[in-house]
Amino acid sequence: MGRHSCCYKQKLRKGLWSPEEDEKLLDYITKHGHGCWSSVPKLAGLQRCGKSCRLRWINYLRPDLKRGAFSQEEENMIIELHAVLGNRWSQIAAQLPGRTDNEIKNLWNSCLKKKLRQRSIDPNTHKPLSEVEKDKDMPPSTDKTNQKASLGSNEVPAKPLPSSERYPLEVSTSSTQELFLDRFGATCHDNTCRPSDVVGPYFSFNHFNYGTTTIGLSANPNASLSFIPPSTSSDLNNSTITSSMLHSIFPTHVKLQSNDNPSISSDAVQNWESNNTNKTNASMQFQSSTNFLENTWGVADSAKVNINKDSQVPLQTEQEDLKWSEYLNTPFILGNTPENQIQTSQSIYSEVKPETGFITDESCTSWHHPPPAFQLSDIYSKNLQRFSVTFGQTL
DNA sequence: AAGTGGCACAACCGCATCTAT
DNA sequence: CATAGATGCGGTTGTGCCACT
Repeated sequence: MGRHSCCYKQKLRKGLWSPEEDEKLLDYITKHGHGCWSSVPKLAGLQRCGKSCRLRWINYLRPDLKRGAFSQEEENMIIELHAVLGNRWSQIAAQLPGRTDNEIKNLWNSCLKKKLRQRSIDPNTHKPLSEVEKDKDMPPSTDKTNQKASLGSNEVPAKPLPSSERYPLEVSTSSTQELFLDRFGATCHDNTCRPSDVVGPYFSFNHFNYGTTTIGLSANPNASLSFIPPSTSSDLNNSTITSSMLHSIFPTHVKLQSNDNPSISSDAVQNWESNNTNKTNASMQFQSSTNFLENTWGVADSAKVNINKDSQVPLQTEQEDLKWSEYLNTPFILGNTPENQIQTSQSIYSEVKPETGFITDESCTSWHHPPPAFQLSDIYSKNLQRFSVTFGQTL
């Protein structure tokens, strides 16, 4: 049951690794690399299965492991990433250099869940517990989003929840723009709002300044969303939006349509990118190819951008498949120059460490390499074309 | 001193996905 | 295309340590 076929062939050791075994494995991999894991134990002279060797290497022997206690910044990052990614430990670990998925999973189960509960936050939904309790009391709804939100505390969502099911956020009062909008287009009042389903928490956490200009978002009741371009055209110099960026912005099936060029093609995207770098009113539209409410975030594993070559023609699947990890690893970092410095807000998790800055906090040096996912938001400070996003029903 | 519970950490198990044939 | 083996991932369990009674 579950044991590798090789484990049946001979009596293999289980349980804790001895220092001698560690030494053998480390020595072998250092000299030869792991190659095929199933052959490693034999070649290294170990009475273990390949699977066990792999795990031991990844979780313990790898030289790039950080070890030691998690810093407060790391904990906060895990919490934030969990809100986005759910129990995708390997993807969370990918954002924390030197940390393993197992380590993060253990930390979450033993420590972070408890901390969130102490702060009256449901660790599964990242909503206030009172709200979760209220949802539980509600009669079953036909709305799938509500069903997901009312998961029991022991049920771990396999996929990240739509951001609208998470938590209210505090936003900075320094902006004059109304930036954080839920999918019904409600604007933020009293400095509190819900993140947008459409844009996800990365947007929700941030509004951004570009030079002297604040860039905003707007939304309408049809769940379309627009970037508000900056007022100064000089800000648009060197601004481009690439299809990769779009993938990152909209981790769901979207079709891409240029308002300027309805017959936009994959090539046209490139043309658009190059031709519109100085146009303030360049407009592109994205439309969900699946039911937005059902698939927001949930389809991220196989997210594709479908380039609509012709508005009358069914979608063509774009060749570029991006996984979440790829979104998060996309090197969009533009540096923390004053021009693109982001004003950040504090989430409710700031209770954990209120002084912890988000993304651009210079004190968070441990995030700088490789860059944290949150800096994806930098994209928007550099890509100032006006475009709108429309999420429709299944096409 | 012995028993117990909580905790952190390590490792295993079962399943899904990928890849080679 | 089907299949088997390899790999990766997430859930769960086992183990040792420590504090407390």
